[in-house]
Amino acid sequence: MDTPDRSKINTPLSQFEDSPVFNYISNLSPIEPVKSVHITQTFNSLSFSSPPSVFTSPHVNCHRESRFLRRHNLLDASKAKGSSEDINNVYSREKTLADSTQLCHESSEPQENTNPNISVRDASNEPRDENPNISIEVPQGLKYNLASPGYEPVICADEADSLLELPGKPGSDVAYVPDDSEKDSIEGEMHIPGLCQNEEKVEGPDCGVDDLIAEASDLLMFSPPNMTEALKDINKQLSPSTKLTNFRTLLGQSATNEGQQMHIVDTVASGSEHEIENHPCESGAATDTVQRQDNHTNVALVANNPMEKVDDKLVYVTHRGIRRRCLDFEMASVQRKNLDGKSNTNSSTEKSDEMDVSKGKQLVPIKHSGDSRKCVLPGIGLHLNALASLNDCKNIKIETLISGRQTNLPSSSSSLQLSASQDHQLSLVPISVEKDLEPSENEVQPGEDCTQPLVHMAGEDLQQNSPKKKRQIYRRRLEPDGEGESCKRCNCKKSKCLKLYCECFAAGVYCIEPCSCRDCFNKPIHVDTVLQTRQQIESRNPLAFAPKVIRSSDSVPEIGDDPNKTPASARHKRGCNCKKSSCLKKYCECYQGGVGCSISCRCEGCKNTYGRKDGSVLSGIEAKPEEETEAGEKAVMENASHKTETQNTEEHPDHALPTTPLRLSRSLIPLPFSSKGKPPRSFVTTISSSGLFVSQKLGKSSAPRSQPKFEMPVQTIPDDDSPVTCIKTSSPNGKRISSPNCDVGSSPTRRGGRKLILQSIPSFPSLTPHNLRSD
DNA sequence: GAGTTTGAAACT
DNA sequence: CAGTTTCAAACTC
Repeated sequence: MDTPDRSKINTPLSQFEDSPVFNYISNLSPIEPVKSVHITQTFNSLSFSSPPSVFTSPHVNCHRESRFLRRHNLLDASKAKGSSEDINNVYSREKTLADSTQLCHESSEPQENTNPNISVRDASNEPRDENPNISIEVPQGLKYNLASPGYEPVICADEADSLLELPGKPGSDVAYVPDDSEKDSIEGEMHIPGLCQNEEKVEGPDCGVDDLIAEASDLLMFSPPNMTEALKDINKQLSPSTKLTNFRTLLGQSATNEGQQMHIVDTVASGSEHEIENHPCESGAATDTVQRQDNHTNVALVANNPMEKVDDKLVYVTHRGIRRRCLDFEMASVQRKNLDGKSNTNSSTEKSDEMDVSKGKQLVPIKHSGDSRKCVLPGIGLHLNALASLNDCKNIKIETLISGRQTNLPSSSSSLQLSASQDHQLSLVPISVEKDLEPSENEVQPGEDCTQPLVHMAGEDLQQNSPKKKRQIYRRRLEPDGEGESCKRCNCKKSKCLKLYCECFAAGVYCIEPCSCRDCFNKPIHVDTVLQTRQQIESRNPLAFAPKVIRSSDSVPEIGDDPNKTPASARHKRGCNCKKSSCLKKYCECYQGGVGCSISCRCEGCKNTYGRKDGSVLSGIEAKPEEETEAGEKAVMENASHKTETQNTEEHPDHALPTTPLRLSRSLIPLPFSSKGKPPRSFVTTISSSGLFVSQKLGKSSAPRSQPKFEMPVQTIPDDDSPVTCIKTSSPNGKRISSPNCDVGSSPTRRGGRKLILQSIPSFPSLTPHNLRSD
């Protein structure tokens, strides 16, 4: 590519020509321009054409696709502009890097997060620069993640990690088809992209080292001055290889002190995430790196949640699980669509993931490994599906990890539905998918649960045999943590696990070994069947896989509902139809979901402790004092929300439903369904939304109360401008559905978590909407 | 662990 | 859309 004549380039560059950085750039090899191009290509390659995931909710997909498209366009545009703009690109990139770095910093410091920076930058820069876009998207990623329980936000973060890997590995991009969450995550890592790009560019041994260093220095500009200086010194040195070596050394030295940024640099320097990914938990150094990465991601994505920040491990684990889910789903989809081999490419990555996961477990002693596993597997998230479940899973891990440290994890959570999720998010599914993709790797047996491996990894407990025992165990295990439900196994005998009767299927996750189902078709090997069935069901009822419990809060912001609706307010999307249980048992989906009954319920003799249909909200609390621990809390929350809602309802009986997001426009992506508390698992994946979820319930007292795995839109986060924080998708009905991910934050139980999220989210809000519109 | 109850999902 | 059947989870013993 021809390097445009600088003289021809007027503008702002002149201002910067004086800067050392600029000088350095000027001296860079001609390759520079190519870089820009490369970058573009890279993104394209990464392009995230999102294949339909097995358990993807249509809504989600739409969202995803649109986003991707947008991104592609941008990239293309940049390409089109060609070399002539290369210089500008360089400049832009420099700036972008700086910005991203800054962003990172900000992320690390939630309080500081401010959209303004990003916005400003964007404004100044023409769209042509890819980075800007990326930057812009970061917010989305955050939103997305946040929105999805688990689904998944967290997922995104992890995914981001994996994305990092891609650059260095040819073809990997194909394999890794990021789903929404992934994209988000990627976006979240935008600051890194530049580096990654470089990496790719650098493919050649030394070539690009200068650039690398240069960029690194730029990044470091935000770091301690000494670092920057050091880097510059290195530049003055001789051979590229030498530079690189020195650079690494330098980085290594500073690594100790440099948290997030360092991780970025590290990645760049090493030139292969592989290293990092492969040794996540093994060596201290490696682990550190990984964690840093994750942290970074987290920061970027989640920045809101102090807790996460606080606990690196926690974050790491969470992300991992989520990430897996999303990726797997995606992969599965990809596989289906593109039998072409991506598998090869990914194999390494996948392995890495697997390793990470397993290792991740190692990082912290996880009692609930089994749960984790499930969560991980089911993932998704649903999840952003099943986010609740995802969230649950996440929570579990988190809890475990944190145990001791912070009691307060924002247990409030997300469901991913997980889980997120998604809910779908969820983890189980992913793993299964992976297997499919890469039989060689973990595959246990074709037909078998892909999850098995996970099971082993995760835990031992899960290996129970008798269905009932399993179930009991499961319950025991999960419930205490809260929502272990997400990890439940099914026991289907006649439905072949292809109907909503099947919890796994409903949650958007594959059945796993622990399931005691018969003639199960809900396995990776039957992807096609699963997809078809799913589609069929969705065609009948688009919301079939949407979270059953919806938090009105999410929708509120978007629609502009009254702020009155508290995040806590959640309702079953369809309402229950209980006749004999008085809505006091898990037979009642409302109760099971930890939400009060609403007008939409047709129950008889409702005594739902979370809120009665008639509006006598928490009267129920009194009813069951003993359970009240959490229930009470919830109830209280509910009450509050109910009050608001009730008022509304009373005033506008007809709109009582409105409390339910469904009634409102459902913009949120339906995550995994969490209907039964358990579900949210994988759908997150689908949703990929699962974003970061905070676990929904940490500890709950009585089992039944396990609540809320339901998806509550993270969106609840009222404050920010990002009303749409959560991924919103429009349902066919145009109604809004909250994603499990979102839910996570909102769960009454975890108010704390929610708050945190709120604080941080604000930083990126504006961007998201912006992006969406652009789409 | 077997059997019953329950209500959602599916079917007509 | 309503009624019935099927199904599997929740629950009880």
